[in-house]
Amino acid sequence: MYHVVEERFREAIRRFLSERYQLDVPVALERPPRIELGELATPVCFELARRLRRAPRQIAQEIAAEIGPIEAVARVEVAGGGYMNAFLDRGPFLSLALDLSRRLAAEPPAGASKVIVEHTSINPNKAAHIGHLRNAVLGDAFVRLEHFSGRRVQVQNYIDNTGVQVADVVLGFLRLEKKSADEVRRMAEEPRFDYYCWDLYARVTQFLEEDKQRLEMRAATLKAIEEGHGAEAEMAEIISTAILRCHLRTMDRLGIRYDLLARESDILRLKFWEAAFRLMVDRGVITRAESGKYAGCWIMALGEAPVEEGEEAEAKVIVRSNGTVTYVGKDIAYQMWKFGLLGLDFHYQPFFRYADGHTVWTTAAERGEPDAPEFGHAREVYNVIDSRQAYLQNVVAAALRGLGFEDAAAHSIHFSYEMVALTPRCAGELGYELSEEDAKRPYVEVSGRRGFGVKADDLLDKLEAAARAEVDQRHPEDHEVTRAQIAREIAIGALRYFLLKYTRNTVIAFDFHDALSFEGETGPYVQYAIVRARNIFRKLAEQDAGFPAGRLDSLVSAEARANLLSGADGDEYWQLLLLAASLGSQVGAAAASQEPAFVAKFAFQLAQSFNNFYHRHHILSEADLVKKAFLLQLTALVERQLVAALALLGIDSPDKM
RNA sequence: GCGCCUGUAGCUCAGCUGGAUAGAGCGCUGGUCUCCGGAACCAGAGGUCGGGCGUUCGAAUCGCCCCAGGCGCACCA
Repeated sequence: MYHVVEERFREAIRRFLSERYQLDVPVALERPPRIELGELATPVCFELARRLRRAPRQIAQEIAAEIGPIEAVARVEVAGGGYMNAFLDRGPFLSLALDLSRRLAAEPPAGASKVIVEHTSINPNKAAHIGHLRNAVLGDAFVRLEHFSGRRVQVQNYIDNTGVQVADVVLGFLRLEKKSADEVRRMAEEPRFDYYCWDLYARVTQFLEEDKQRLEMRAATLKAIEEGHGAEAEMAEIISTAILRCHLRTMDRLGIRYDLLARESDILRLKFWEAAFRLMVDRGVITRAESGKYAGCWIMALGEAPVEEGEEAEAKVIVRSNGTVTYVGKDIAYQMWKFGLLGLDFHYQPFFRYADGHTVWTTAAERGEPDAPEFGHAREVYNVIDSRQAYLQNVVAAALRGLGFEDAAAHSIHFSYEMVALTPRCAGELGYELSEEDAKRPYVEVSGRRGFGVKADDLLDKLEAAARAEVDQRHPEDHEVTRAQIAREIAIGALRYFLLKYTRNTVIAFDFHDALSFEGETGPYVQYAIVRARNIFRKLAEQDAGFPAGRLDSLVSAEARANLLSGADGDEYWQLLLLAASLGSQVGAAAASQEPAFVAKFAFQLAQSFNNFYHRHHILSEADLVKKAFLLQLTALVERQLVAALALLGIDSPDKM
């Protein structure tokens, strides 16, 4: 609601400046520091002062006096050295805000452009850890933001089922464990198979480091998997699919779902790479190096040609001298497919059905389901990948540009974020021995390869147990199933909020103490504010069944509303209302900058304001019926906005906790 | 060596395209509660916004130079 008025004010000033002074300057808007200064402010007169060679305050006075009425704006005043502050019509603002808050987010319009968001994409060879959770939670929140903003979104999870990481675990089963494919198949049915592989993967890493000769075993395993033959390929398929199911289960605990699982093996089988390769050769994007350190490789030139003789140009190897394709090469082909630029498509089969009926599809190399949805053909692609891969993402975009797909390159967006590390203290609690040097650092990097990190399911279990203990204490009378459900919602609220409150380019130094906290700036704090608001309405219904809680609007006349908003506590109500009504602009900013943390921040601030309001006004004992209804209106508005904000973060709002 | 990112209160972090006395959580100190649930509320202490120069009417925010950290720069992914 706030952003609507914001635009009106901006437009009115812009038009006035253009008509009166024939000037076209951008009108910056901001929030005044104190409510006595109004709700909207612009420092534009400082800019005008330079152009018109007059004092800013004088210009501001002129504009304020002559600009005339603006809808929803009660008056414009001059303040400070030349600020123009707008004061809104409070009463009408409330009715509009209430109306808007009751409207549900619309389905995307028919012609809405399609957005693909790729996230999670965990190597299917071990359990998911805390770093993977940040990726999935950020990606999922962004998907929700896009959906809320009226975009058609498709969520993809890339499955690297033919890469070295899977190869390492295959090697572990074959060489270290001496298992057959059938034995692995049986083991893969165990629920904690991903945990088993987590440890095995770390053992294999050590095994390979002990003797560099053993790296040849890995190369041979990888080759067999890529070509799809032998016990290696069979095992890779069993392992990667089983672990993928573990990952889907883990993410489902958090309410994170996918539309398509894009498997690397299918990209290979369907020869996506060959098509991309031909195109890149034809258009000169990659060339074969005949000499130098890249002799025999197909390389893509990056940056400028070398200045001095004998200096190698900056380049990225796309095809190795032994003929195998690098990861980036495959990624280029995949990215082209996402935009529908490859001229090839996968087959599709249903892979898994969630409890609510939603189906995740998987790519397939052969037979597909004829009535599968359409995948790919995106207008815009967001790849949620940590910032360490920025270089490779740039290579992919550069390849698209080189191929002449300027538009696709411009809409290939690296949704980048920093890693989750562990505080040295946390690493110690987990029983890892740190070097003296590491112990002094602010954080230490997790490493799946070394089996060093916090597993996602362990963390979720811990959070649920902690939440459960609190719930048991508060609601011993409730049924076991109810308590478990509430504890789950709180645990997820705490975890998702914790991962989303930091802006993307902040390294999260993970610590159990902070992550397990339910107080202060946390998800449960916001959930609790909602519970309080709902309790008021529940209690109201119990105490006074005749109270027309469903028709509050009819109890508070426009005049009463205006009086209450300008009366003794008017500013206080007004600030709460204003904040609640700014959900839309906050979400807009979050979506535009791909920063879900803005929504988290907003939710917390609103919850904080509401808790303060709750503390100061005892609504149910309010004797003045009109005022009571008005306070209930405010409460209902805040509750709806908080629920909406949390929903965008993927957090549920319990009725009690 | 080259590139990208970061440096704001004791700790962890916000601070949008430069704007009015720099904010929050945690921790610390003190207070609130015959209450719609204290997973709460209020108050206080605590900051040369890493340093310097510059641009500007105005700089935590923009530019340059230092200092200190992190991450990239594989015929790994």
